[in-house]
Amino acid sequence: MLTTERKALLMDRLRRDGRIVAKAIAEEFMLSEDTIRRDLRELAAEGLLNRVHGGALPISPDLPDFATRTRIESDEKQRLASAAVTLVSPGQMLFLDGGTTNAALARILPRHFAFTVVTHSPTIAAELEQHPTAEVILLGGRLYKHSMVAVGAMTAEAIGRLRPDLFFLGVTAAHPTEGFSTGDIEEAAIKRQIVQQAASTWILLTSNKLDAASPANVVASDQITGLVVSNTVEASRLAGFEAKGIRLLRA
Amino acid sequence: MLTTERKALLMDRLRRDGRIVAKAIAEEFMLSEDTIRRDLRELAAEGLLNRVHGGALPISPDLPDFATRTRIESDEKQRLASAAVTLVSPGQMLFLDGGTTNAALARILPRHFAFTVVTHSPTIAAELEQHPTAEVILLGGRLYKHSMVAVGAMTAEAIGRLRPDLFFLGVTAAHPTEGFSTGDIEEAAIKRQIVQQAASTWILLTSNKLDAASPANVVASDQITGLVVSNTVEASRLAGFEAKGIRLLRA
DNA sequence: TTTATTCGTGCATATTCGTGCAATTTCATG
DNA sequence: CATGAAATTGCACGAATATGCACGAATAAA
Repeated sequence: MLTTERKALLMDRLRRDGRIVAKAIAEEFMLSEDTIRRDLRELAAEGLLNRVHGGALPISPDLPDFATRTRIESDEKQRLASAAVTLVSPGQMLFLDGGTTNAALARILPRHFAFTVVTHSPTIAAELEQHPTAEVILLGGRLYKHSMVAVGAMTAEAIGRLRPDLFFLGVTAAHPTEGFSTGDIEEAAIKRQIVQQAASTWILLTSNKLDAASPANVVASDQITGLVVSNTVEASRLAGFEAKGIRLLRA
Repeated sequence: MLTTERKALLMDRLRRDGRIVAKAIAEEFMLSEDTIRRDLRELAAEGLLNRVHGGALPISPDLPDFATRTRIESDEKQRLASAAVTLVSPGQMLFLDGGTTNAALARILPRHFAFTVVTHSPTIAAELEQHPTAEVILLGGRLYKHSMVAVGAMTAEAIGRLRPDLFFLGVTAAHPTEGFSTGDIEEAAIKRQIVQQAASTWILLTSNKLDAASPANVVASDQITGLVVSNTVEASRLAGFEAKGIRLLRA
């Protein structure tokens, strides 16, 4: 049995049984416990499972979950969100992408005039439960759990019927020449479609995402209307975006 | 049983039952009380629960009066949910209506086999973020804020394409002759449509909803497959439903 | 107060872990 | 093909962890 193959089997087992007991698996595979332990250690180092005494458990139970991620780095996100709300006008249809930065934006959307918010993120929708003046349209689809947004054919179809005035796009990486990218191909496809439908697209970009690239490209730089960026970022790092005609809103 | 796994189970128990009795759990897990005590001590040190003489309680800064009241209220919901999960089989497509009782059900859905959950409630969807084996389909639409479910034409269209095996319907009132009802007409229309599409429909009915009527009728009694009801309710109050051919699952 | 649980600590035992090491296989490079 | 490097695997052994038991202290109940 190949090492990689064995690791894949371990991950299958973990998904199937919800846990792995090192000793039992070693017997079943007719290998020393050391080998299994080593595999588990390495898989844990890759963040694929949760190593515990006696075996391993799935990552989900105590992975820094969405709620935790919301708390960290909230300072910069708050500032970006505060600046971004100035882009919203009465009566507009906004489209809010998923992600913690957009969740911060959802929490501080204006309450003194009416507008429509479209989102494919149930988390964002839940944030807007208490909002007095926002009409919320939730887009359905298969939920991509990692980032908690609806994706797939159902979502795409619903997007095709909408023409949002303003789209707040969420990405995990931004690069002047490589464009904007995210972690999942399917998610990227949905984002790309929304960009095409929307009259304008803005990105709230925390500084750690600058000059990076993620696996799945969303759109090229020239598709984006503007970026909301912290004013602690040196202007030189943004010159590449300005050259592409992207507007900058410093926060 | 792995140590970490056991601790997770204890936390689950605490969430479900609102309390842990060390001796009882030790017997159930067939372990010495020492081990359970040690676990509880460590969980308490992590700030995850409140260690008390004889067991543990959730961390709730609430006033004791209010706390016990909500615990008792949610106690019934937990029991109904625990009974209802037995209705779920591998590979099924469930439809979960909105509401706090169904949210309780979502939290304890089986984690050892796969199934599909359809919901038009972003709150329910958010509850299922951490679920390892559930494929979640979110239905879109305009959000009716009071109960946080998607309603309207978009939702209706999406429902029309689905044939769920099992629908857990939420209502605010149940009456043997008047049928089942809820507060909002538009919401009732959506519920009615799901009942028509689903192969079977069950209602988790807390005792305070019995023999009452709300403004908007959802369906007549004979449209419902079964009710999940607390076993503290006298059988006489349920005779009317049984006469209509409704199955009863006592919890 | 008395009595019965429950708790915490110390200790013994068994299991599991990590590291270093050697034997073997596989890979890369010339 | 040859040869050295890298990876894989099992074993040994000391360290860390988990568990149950005993016993005196603390707590709740009567």
